[in-house]
Amino acid sequence: MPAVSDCIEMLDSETKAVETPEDHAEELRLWLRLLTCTTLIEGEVRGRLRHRFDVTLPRFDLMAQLDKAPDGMTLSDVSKRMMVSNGNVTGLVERLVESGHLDRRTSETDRRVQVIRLTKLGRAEFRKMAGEHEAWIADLFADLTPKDVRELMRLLAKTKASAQKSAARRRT
Amino acid sequence: MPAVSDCIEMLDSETKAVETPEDHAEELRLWLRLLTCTTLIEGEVRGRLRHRFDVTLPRFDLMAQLDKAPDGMTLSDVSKRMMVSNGNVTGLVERLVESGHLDRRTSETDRRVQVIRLTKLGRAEFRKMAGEHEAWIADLFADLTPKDVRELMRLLAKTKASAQKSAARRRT
DNA sequence: TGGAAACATTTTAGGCTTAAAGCAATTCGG
DNA sequence: CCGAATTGCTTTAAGCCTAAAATGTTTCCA
Repeated sequence: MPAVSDCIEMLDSETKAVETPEDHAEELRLWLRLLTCTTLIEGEVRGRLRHRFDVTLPRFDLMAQLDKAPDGMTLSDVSKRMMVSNGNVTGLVERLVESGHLDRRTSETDRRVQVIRLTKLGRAEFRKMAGEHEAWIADLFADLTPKDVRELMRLLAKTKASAQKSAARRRT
Repeated sequence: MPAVSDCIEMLDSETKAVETPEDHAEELRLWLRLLTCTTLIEGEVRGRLRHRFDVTLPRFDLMAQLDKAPDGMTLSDVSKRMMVSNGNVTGLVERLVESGHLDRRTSETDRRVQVIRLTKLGRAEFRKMAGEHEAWIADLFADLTPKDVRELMRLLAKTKASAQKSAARRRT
């Protein structure tokens, strides 16, 4: 609650609330901290993937999506899951097909649709990377207690829901 | 704690711990959720900046750093603060000088150093954007209570410290 | 004082990313 | 059935981003 001295400035001569630019510095600080954490961890993971396996993070992410879908995915699916643009996926897939990690074929039932899968090579390489990747993440979060982890999960779920609601509000 | 039946598998014949790939699925899920939240909010802010002010997020971020430093910053300072590469800043600054938002000059005392500042135009435009930006962030986090915000700040601070420690460990 | 090391920045090469426009295939409503 | 919207994907233009090498400057110290 604002101090009385501050409140006074927020009331006009007839004691009604005045249009005051509200203070949202706390939310702003929270956003910057969230961004810092993500950037820090993402950069660390990116570097380790490059040094250890000579692979980029986007390629790894795409392979991770496909590893969970043995029957393959369409490019649209991938695009939604990874929250990146369609065109981005096109190029990423192109390079991964080129390097032999992905198999791409046109759907038999809908000729607009491209279905992509991990090749044997792609799956083998991904599994190798995924094991170390999980250990890196565990190490990066090592100082958090199981309770911290649960609590963060809960609060981030709430954050995600809030942001999605806000985004939907704007789109109307 | 693992169930007894699981523990049995983790002990060898002489009752010593066996090398077992530990389960860090929870940390992995936490990392993915953290990334999702950030990507979601970042994308929303990026789109709003573009539609409302026709400015990119990296340009806005750079101007935000400079707004806090009336005496200017060196490119290295900016690079560290924004957690991006040096070369990235060079190009970003180039475009912002070109558009008249930034002023760049070589330091008098050290000819290696470039000092950049917001121009009058740059500062005016930034202030205009910053006001709306703060409101967007407040709206995106609107469903979090003040207590949620405090708790998230605390846990993210702990996360950041943990990740920095892990990164430092690796660099040794 | 004369290099060697450290530092600040730029350049380079390659890849990532987006928004928007374009193209083909499918679906839907009259 | 047929045209209009929708869908899935690719292309385009521009900008972002990184790692590593290159360039010029300063500092350190033997």
